Amino acid sequence: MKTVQEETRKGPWTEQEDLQLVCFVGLFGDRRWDFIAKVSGLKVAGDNNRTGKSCRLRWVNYLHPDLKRGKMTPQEERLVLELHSKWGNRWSRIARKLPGRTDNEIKNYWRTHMRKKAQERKRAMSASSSSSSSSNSSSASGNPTVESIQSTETGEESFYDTGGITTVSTEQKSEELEKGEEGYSMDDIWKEIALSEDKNMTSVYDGCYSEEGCNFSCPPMASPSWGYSSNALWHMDDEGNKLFPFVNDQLFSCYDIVRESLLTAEL
DNA sequence: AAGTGTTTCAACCGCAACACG
DNA sequence: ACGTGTTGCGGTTGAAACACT
Repeated sequence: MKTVQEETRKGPWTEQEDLQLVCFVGLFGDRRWDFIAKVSGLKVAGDNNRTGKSCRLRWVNYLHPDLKRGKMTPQEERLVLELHSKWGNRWSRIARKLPGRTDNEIKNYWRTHMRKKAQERKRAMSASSSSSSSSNSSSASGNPTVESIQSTETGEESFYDTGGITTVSTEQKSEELEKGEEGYSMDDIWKEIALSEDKNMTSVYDGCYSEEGCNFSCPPMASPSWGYSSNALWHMDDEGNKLFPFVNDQLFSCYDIVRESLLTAEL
């Protein structure tokens, strides 16, 4: 007997599915996702396997040829840090300033590293407070520390959300809070962390990224008019970055896949 | 080597915004 | 103006990979 989860969750994508998706995105572009899902045969009529939504996500987060894989560079880390302090959890907006990085990637990165930094900080603070135990001033001064931020029942939820602006409607409010109403924001914490990490590194953001006058050559996420050229069908590079898993020969099977799918798909 | 805890990241979900008839 | 379908976003989950004991 199938569980609900097995029925609804399709799980990881197979190479074959990826290939199919890439083929059809190449043919029809990265827009009509529901159409692509159906026509490619990834979404079988009446069944709920790979929906258009699911296809889009797979493409955007994994298959897109312009994606950078591998570790974030220090510059990217700093940029994420700065932009998050500015915009809060507006991941897609932040991602647009980091060419080749997805909102999902940045979100995951933030969550992971935020936790790590918070823990490091917590440790550092408990070490220092042991020498001046009675002067635990975080609550007395009204400035919550990472420790206190984290110490809600579920722990991480709070610090994950504390980046500042979480919704558009709260933006102004958050900006007010940043100006000191609430005191010690996550922004402040991050700034301290950043300062302690690398005092000499200049801001990547400064003079390069700005909402209006961005002179950084952020390439628009390539609309896949099948212009992959040398980027097409990427693979593992020397540094171990995961690249597109198909060898060029497999491109030729693309035609067959498309033809077969078009013949069998319920349109 | 085995067991356990932690981290990482792909994938899913729900909702809101948007496009279009 | 309204209904319907699609797309995009942020939050959450689950499983694999990794680290530690």
